[in-house]
Amino acid sequence: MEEIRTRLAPSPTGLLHVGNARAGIFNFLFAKKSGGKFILRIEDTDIERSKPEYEEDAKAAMRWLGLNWDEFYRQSDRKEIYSHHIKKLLENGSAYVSDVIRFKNPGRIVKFYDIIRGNIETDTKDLGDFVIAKDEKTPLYHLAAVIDDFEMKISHIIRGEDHISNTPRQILIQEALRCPTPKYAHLPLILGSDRSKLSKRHGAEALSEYKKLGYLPEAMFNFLALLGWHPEDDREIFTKEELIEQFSLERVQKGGAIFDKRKLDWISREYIKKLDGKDFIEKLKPFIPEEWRNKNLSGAARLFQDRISKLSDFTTEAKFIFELGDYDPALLIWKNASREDTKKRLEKAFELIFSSGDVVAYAKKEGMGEVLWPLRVSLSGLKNSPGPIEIMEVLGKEESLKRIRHAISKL
RNA sequence: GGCCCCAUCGUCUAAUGGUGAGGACAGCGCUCUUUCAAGGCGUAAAUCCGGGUUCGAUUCCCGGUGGGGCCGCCA
Repeated sequence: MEEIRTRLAPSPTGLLHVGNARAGIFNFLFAKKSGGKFILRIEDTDIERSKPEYEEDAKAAMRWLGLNWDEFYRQSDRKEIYSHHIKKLLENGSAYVSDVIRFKNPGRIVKFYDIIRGNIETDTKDLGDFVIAKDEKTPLYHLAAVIDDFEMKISHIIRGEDHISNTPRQILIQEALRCPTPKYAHLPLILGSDRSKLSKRHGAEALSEYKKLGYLPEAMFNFLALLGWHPEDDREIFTKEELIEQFSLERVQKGGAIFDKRKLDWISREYIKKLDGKDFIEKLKPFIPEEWRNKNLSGAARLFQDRISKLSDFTTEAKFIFELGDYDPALLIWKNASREDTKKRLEKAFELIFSSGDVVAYAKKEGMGEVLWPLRVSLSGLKNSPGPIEIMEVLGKEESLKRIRHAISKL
């Protein structure tokens, strides 16, 4: 049986975006499911627009996601190969030179079978004699892609729906070159909230932005795999291995899918919650100021592990643990309580904490909100935060008393 | 405009001739509760329209409508 070989072929003219990443994931899953090979090919035939830093970004993004490629190619390294095929096309009359090199279009109806969509038929007549190379050494996209897919023995081309209309052209070239036609599967597009193809104007489209925001790669992988594909059961959380096992092109959706950040956040939270405590702290480190590391990081981490959607949230949400911000004294007052009562209660709480007494028992007697609200605010300086007892455990007695004293002085 | 693709809750989707059209996210409500979050329970919410085919259409066919993609010496 023929080996399954798939590829992701980004052009290094911009940061790798989520559409590329999702296509990469599907190619990867499909290949790995059948023990095949997944190939990364950089399509940099456009030397004007291609930049090495974008190639680096693509590789970094792929590594981050865990999309390990088995083989790597770069089109600019393969000039002789293309040149050989261009000559062949010129010799057998399939192409001709007229300033540039054009493909002699036979203008037939081209049919192909798409694994996701079924039969697709196009009349190539109106495509005309399209340009396939600038000169004998400089192939353009369609030609280079066809030659590479052939040379690299790509068995399945799994790519975005935006390539459907390119396929007939490429099949024509394959025929002229006497190359077999690979199997095709055109994926639905990833859409922005207005249902048009996801792009810069929809906000974050580069994969690196999600890394920067502190989404876990496993969560991103999981989320993207579910965009346009669905397993046989109703599960939503999968490891990479489980996805490899479950994946099939037959279960890929035909319609475009909107990239829903809220669902991403939910999946991300699920992954963060499952993290081992120590691991969570390690992952947090790149997102926090240096000074936080030696303070109450592990306690703060415990407090926020199930309260954040992405690692960068910790930086803003847990900030008060490390430095108490300024706040309005009025915030200390619970509902209809008076300033004086609030002050008295905080003083009492201070004494109890100082002497290791039971604040909760006092709160139960005096009124939970009456005691715990001002206490919590004096510790966090915030309208919303974790509970005061939890915060004190993290802050320690000394710092807690200091903050309560400060609150009292504000009243 | 030409060619092509697509169409189930707001969103991601399940169900490929027979279901009360299922799940998840988001929403809302209740619960918990000092606030927030998390958790538990519950609730609302969809087959684009019109014709066929059939005993029976979300499902098959045709036509509309709507949305999207591609129309470069970019990929």
